Order: sequence, then structure tokens, then C-alpha cells
Amino acid sequence: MQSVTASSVRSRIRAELVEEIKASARRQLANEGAAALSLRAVARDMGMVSSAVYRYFPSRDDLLTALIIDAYNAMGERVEQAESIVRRTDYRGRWMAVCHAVRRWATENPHEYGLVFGTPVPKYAAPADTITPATRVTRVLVDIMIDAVRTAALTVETETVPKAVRVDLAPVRSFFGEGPEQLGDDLIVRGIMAWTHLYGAISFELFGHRVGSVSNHDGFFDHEMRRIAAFVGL
Amino acid sequence: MQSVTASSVRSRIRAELVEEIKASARRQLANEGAAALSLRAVARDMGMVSSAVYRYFPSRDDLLTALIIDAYNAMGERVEQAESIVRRTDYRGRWMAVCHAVRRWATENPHEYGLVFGTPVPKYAAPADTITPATRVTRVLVDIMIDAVRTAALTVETETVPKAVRVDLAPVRSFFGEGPEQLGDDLIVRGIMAWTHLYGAISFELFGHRVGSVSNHDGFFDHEMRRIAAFVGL
DNA sequence: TGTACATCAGTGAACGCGCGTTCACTGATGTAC
DNA sequence: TGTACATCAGTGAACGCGCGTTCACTGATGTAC
Repeated sequence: MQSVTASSVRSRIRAELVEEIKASARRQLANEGAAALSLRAVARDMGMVSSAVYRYFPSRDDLLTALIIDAYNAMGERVEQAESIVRRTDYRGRWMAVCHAVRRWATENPHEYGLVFGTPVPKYAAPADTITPATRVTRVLVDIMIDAVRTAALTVETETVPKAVRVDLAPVRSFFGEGPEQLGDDLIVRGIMAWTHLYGAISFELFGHRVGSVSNHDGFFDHEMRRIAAFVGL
Repeated sequence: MQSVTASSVRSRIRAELVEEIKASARRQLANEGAAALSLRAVARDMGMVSSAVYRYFPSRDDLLTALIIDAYNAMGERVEQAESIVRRTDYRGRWMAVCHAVRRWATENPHEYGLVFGTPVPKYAAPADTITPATRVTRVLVDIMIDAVRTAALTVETETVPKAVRVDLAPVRSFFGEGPEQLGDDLIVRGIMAWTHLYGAISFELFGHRVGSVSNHDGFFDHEMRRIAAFVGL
């Protein structure tokens, strides 16, 4: 008994240090950018010697991977939380809650956002365990559309999708389980476009490409996401 | 006379070397990414000593700026060229030509695209002389819309734009001269959204976020841009 | 409960590397008279 | 046209810096009997 608690104390401290290292790395990310993230700087910041960090992360890339997974999960959690408190039948409200939650998280954590949605870090290949966290937000958006279709609340005149594009949609359906069978080809296309637009708008704002075009970013984003919601029939 | 030609020989050689340095830097960009672009590697690649590069570019950042300006201009030229050969009254055709030209250039030069539309390079502030080249593509898109409105070829049911957003549109109008006066608030909003979507789609494809959703990138892009064209009334 | 051993966290030195930038210099090319 | 001087391109050494990763080590903490 004694030994068990003692051991778990050690592992708890370990877990805390892992978190501290990641927090420090996140801070460095904000100052220097992903490419310049260095283990030595993290160690310095933590008051340890650089080799000590290797007890927690076997390499720089593993630390980067951990940050990416954390970023996806942080974003996913924020989105799920924000969406969950909206009345279930208010599909448009749920959709807008997701859009705003993504944007809010992104503006609060621009460098983590950039790590995930910006230029890929050179020489870094994202491992498979980033996939699941990466789809959390999309999952929520898809579910809203499915719910709306099920209750016949989706109002949109569907258009025909060319065969060349239609073929592509099978993997999407299968990825999201049985739900999307209920979405027609046209709605899946619209969904992918909406998803693209959401991140496109946020990236444009955060990466400075709307300077000179938009100054009231909040207002514009809200308005355009409303239009995108309408575009998918919500 | 002699001296003049002689001098221009020297300056011609200089100009050629500047181009060679930029070409080498572009190659390095493709291999290592923007953050890792180094003057020493460029010098090595050119077979000169690292300090010699300083005869041509006063610092690493100046080289970066030159690459950014070149990228915008290369993209701008490609787009202007592609758009110019379409029949003037085929507004939708002109629009699609622009979209495809941007995408083609981007897929052929992914790292230059990333340099401009990806995560901003940390500690690097783009100077004012990047602004004009940066707007060449947008200029073409705006002109197509203006032409279509002038000839009453634009078919779209305009929606009302909230005041909060409308206020924002004045700078856009003034930036593009007198033309956009003819575009209603709604059309300007749609235009900004279309512009956002164009780069959003290309970034998503290039940065790997469509893996698993879209495999026929050509086909999907064509289809979605057609829908965006319809969205702006073309 | 007490002791002998195993595991773990963190140290400190070292490896070999690359970077941006400066500076005094040599030698070639251009300019003015 | 010929010479004296000025400009320019490129060299090579040096500055001070930071990086990722390895390795043998000390000392503390946990485990088994």
C-alpha cells in the first residue's frame, strides 16, 4: 500500500513536469515560432540542464507532436463545450457556437493555431496519433448537419455534384460512421466547403491577410459564418 | 561610350547574380522551409564565401523580403496572363481562370506559397513595398466583378449587410479606386468571402488538411470554385 | 520494520554542427583627365 | 590613347552565439524480502 502510493506520487510529479515542459514550450512557441522551438530553451526556462528534458521527451519532434495533439484537443474541448450548451434543436445556433469557439481559441492561442493550421513544419511528419484529436471539431460540425437533416430542418436546394467529385465522398462518409449516409452528395460538398471557409477565414485574419480589408474582425466573422450556415442550409 | 557599356556590363552581371542568389534561396526554401533559410547555405550553394552575399543583400531579412515580393509578382503575372486570354464577356470563365491559375502556381511552388500565405515568419515584419504586389490577384478578381456589374451580368439576390460590417467596407472601396462604388455592400462581402475561400481551399490542400476528405483535388477545387463563382453572382 | 538492491531524475561535460554578421584585405574592373 | 585613382566583388578569418543529442555519473526515491 505504502509503496503503491509512493510510486504514484512519483508518477504524479512526473506527469506534472511533463505538463510544465509543454507549458514552457508553448510559451516559447509564442515568442519564437515553431521552427525555432528548442529543447535547450525549454530546459533553461525550467531551470534544468538540457539533457534532463530527455527524461520526458525522447526528442524535439516528440515534444512538437505532444504540442500538436494538445492543440487539437484544447480546440476540440472548447468547441464541444461551447456547442453543448446550445439548445439541441437550434441547429444554426449550435453551428455558430462552434465557429465562434474555434475562432476564439485561435485568437487566444495564435501560435498553437499556426502550428496546426499554418505552413507545415519542415522535416516534421505528423504521426498517426494526431488524427483522432484533429477531427474533433469536424465531428461536431458533421453531427449538427446530420441532426438537422434527421429532423428535416435543413433547408437548401440541392445541386447535382459531378461524378468526378462524387466518387471522392465515399471515404468521408465511411470515416464519420453511419451518420453521413443521410447527407446527400451536395450537402457533403457544402459541408467540406463550410469547413474550409471556417479555417480559411481564421487563417486570413490571424496571418494578416485581412489587414486593409476588414477591421472589425469580430463583426465580419460573425456575418460571414452566418452566411456559411445558410449555405449549408441551417 | 565604352565606359557606359562596360559599366552596364558590370551592372548586368550584378543583376544576374542577384537572380541567381534568389533562385538558390528558393531552392533552399523548398528543402528546409522559410525559418531555416540561411545566407550561409545560399553562399555555399553558389560557391562563394558567406560574406560575399552581403554585397547583394544587406541581411537575411532583405533576402526574405525579395523572395516574398517575387512570389507575389510571379503569382500575379500568372494570374493576369491566364485571365487575359479569356473572352472579356465570359465573366465566369475569367473568374475560373484566375482561381485555377492561383492554384496551379501554388501547387508548383508550394514553399513560396507557404512563405506568403502560411504562418508568418517569426520576427519578420513585411515592409510596405510588399503591399502592391500582394494585391495583384485581388485586383483582377475585383475587376471581373466590376465588369460583370457594369454589364448587368451579375445575377444574385443581394442580402442586407449589418451596419457593423458595412462600416468596414469603405476602406476596401477606396483602395480599389472608383470601380467598387458600383458594387453594393452585399457584393463586396461576397467578394471578400470568395477571396477568402480561394486561398482557404488551396492552403487546406497544400498544408495537408484535406487528406482523408478529398483525393481528387483538381476536381473538387474546380467544383467548389464554380460554386463560389455562383455565390458572387457569376 | 530494516536492509540490499533496482530504478529513476537530474547533472555536467562534451561531440560536432550551423548560424548572421563584421572587418581588413586583395585584385580586378571602371572613370576622369 | 594612356595613366592615376576610385569603385567594386569576393576572400578568409574571426566574433559570439545557439542547437540536438550522448554519456558516464551521483544521489535520491521506490521495491522485495
